[in-house]
Amino acid sequence: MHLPVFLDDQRRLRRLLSSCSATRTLARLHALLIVSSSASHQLLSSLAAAYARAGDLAAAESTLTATAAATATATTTTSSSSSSSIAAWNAIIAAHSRRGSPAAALRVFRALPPAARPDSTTFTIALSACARLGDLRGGESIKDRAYEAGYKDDIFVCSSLLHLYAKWGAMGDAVKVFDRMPRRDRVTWSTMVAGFVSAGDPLEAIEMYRRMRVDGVQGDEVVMVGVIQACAAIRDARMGASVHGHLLRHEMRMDVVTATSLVDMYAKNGLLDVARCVFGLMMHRNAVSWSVLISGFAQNGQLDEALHLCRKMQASGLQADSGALVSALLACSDIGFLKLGRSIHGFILRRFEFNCILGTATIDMYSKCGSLASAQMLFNLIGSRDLILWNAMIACCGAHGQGQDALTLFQEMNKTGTRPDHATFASLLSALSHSGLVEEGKLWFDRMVNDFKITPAEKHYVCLVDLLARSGLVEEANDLLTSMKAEPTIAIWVALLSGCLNNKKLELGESIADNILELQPDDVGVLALVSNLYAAAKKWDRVREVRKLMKDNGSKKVPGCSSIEIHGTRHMFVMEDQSHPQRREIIKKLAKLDLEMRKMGYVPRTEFVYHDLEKEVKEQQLSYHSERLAIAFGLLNTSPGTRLVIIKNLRVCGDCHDAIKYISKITDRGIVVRDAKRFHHFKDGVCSCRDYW
DNA sequence: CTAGGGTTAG
Repeated sequence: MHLPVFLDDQRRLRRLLSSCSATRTLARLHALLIVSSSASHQLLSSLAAAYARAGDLAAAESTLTATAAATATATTTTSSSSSSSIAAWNAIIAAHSRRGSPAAALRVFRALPPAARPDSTTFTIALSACARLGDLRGGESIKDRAYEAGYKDDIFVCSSLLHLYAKWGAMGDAVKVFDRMPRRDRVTWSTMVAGFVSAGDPLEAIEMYRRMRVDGVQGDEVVMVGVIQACAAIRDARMGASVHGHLLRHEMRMDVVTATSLVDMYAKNGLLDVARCVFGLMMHRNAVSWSVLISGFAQNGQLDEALHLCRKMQASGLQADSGALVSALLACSDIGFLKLGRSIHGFILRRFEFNCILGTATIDMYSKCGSLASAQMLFNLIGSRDLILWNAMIACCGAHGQGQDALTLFQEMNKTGTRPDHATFASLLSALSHSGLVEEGKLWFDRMVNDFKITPAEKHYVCLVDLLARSGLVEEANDLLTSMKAEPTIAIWVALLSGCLNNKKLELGESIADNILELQPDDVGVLALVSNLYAAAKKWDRVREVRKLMKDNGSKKVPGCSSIEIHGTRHMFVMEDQSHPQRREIIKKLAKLDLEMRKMGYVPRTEFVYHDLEKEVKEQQLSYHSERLAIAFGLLNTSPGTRLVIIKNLRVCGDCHDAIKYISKITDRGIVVRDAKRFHHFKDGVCSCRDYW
C-alpha cells in the first residue's frame, strides 16, 4: 500500500490535524492512520480534538474511548500520553457545553477513563456546566474532586465555582470562596458584582466594584454591566450616568449587551429620552435591546409609544421575540386594548410555542382586559404550568369575582405538587375576599401560617382585614390588628377604614382616620377616603383640614378619564369634555337610565361630590363621571348582551359603583370596570369588588 | 481546551 510520506512525520501530522475542520477529511486521515498502524496515542488524541472542534462529538468520543482501552492494555503508560488525551476530552466536554447541552458535558466528564486525569480546564468546564444546569449538588462534588487534585487556588476553577454559587442564590458560599482566593482578576470581581445584583443586593454589588478598584483591578465592560444593573435597581440615574461616562472615557467596548443595559437603566429611571437616544446610537440592536426600550415606555405609562415601537421593531425586520411580546402584552393590559392583545396572541400561536412566561403574560392580558373566558381557555391549553402561571390564573379568577373557582384552582395546583408561595396566598385571599367567602378566607389564612409556614406579609393582612371589614365584621378586623406583631401600615388601616365607611361604623372609623393622618399619607386616594369618612360623620372642619392637605400635597386634580374599546377602537371620555360627537345621545341615555335606576331604589350618593354645591347640581355632576359616559357610549354602540369593559385612570367612586350595578341589571349586561387600583366586575347586579369609594 | 455581562410574567 502506497502511503503519503508525511504519515511518518508526527509533528507535521498533528499540525495538519489541528488545521482541519472538515469531518470527512478527518475520517479519511483516521482511516489512513489505522491502516498504516502509525496511530500513536498522541496522534489519536489530536485527531479526537479535531473531531470535537469540527463538531463530530460522537466520533471524537469513540476515538478517545478506543485509545483509552488500548492504553489500559499496554504495559507502560507515560504521563505525557494521558495529559495529551485530557486536552482532547476537554475539547469534547467544552463543545457539549457550548452547544447548549451541559448535561451531555457532565455525562462525558463523569465517564472519563481513569487514564485521563482531569486538569484545571476540565474542572472549570464541568463547574460551568453545573452552573448552566443549576446543579448545585453536582457542583459541590466536582469542587471536592478539584480541591483534592490540587486546584484549590486555581483562579479559573474558583471563578467558575463562584459563578455557580452566585447564579443559584448561594451568595454566602460564594463569599466564602472569594475571601480565601489568593488572587482575583476582573472576572472574579465581575462574578461577584453580578452575583449580588441578581441576589437583589445592588448596594453590595456597588461595594464590590469599589473594593475592586481599591484592589487596583481595572474593570471592563462586563463588570460595568453589573454596576449599571445595580444603578437601575436602586433607581440612581446620576450614578448610572457617571458609569456611562466612565465607559466612554476609558473607551470600553460598547457592545449590544453593554448598551442595552444602559438603555434599561435610563428607562427604569424614567429618563426615556436618554434611553431612546442611547438606543438610537447603537450600532447593532437585537430583540433584547428593543424589548428593553419597549418595556421602558410601557412601564412609564407611555403605552401608545410602546406599541408604536413594537411596530417599528417588526418593520426593522427583527422577529419579535418572547421578551418583546411580553412587553407589548403588558402595554395592552395597561390600557385594556383587547383587540391588539388578541392579535398578539394570534401571532404567538402562529410563530411560537407557549412557554410559561408568554402564557402568563397573555393570561394576564386577558384578565386585565376583562376576558376571563379567553384566559381560562388558554390556561387549559398550556400543558406545563409553573408557580407563576398558576398564580396568574388564580389572580384572574379573583379579579373577575370567581372566588370559588380560584379556590378550586388552588386545590388543583396543590395536587400537582407545585408549592404555593406568598403571592399565591395573596391572590387566593383577595379572591375569597372579593367574593365574600369569609369562612374560607379565615381558614386559608390560618393554613397559610400554620401548614405552609408562610409568615403573613402586609398584603396578606390587607386581604384578611378587607375580607372581614367588608362583611361587616369590623370589630373582628380591628382585633386582628391588635394581635399583629408589627405596627399596622397605612394600607391595612385603609382596608379597615373602608369597611367602617361601608358599614356605617363611624365612631371606630373616626379613630382609624385619625391614626391614618398621623402616618402622614400622601396618596390622594387615601386622603379622599379619610375625608369621605369625616364627611359621613359630619365632621366638616376635619373634612376641610384633609382637603387642604390634599391640595398642599401638590396632588393637583387629575381629571377622571375612562376608555372603552368598541369594535377594536378605543374611545376616551374625560369628565368635563363637551366635545364628543355623540354627547347629546349619551346624556339622553344617561337621563333615561337615571329614571329607571331611581325606580329600582337608586339614591345618588352626593357625599362623593367634593364641592359645596346644590343637591341637584351635585347629582348632575355624578351622572357625568367619565365611566358613566363611557358606559352609555358602549350601550349605544354595541348589540344587546355584549359585555362592556371600561378602563379608568382613577378609582371608581362609590356612587358610580352603585349606579353601575343598577345599569348592569337594567340592561342585562356584564360590565367590567378597571380602575387605577383594582378590578370591578358587575353582572346580575352583583359586584365582585365592593369598595365604596 | 478553561471562568464573568442585557429584557420579559404573578
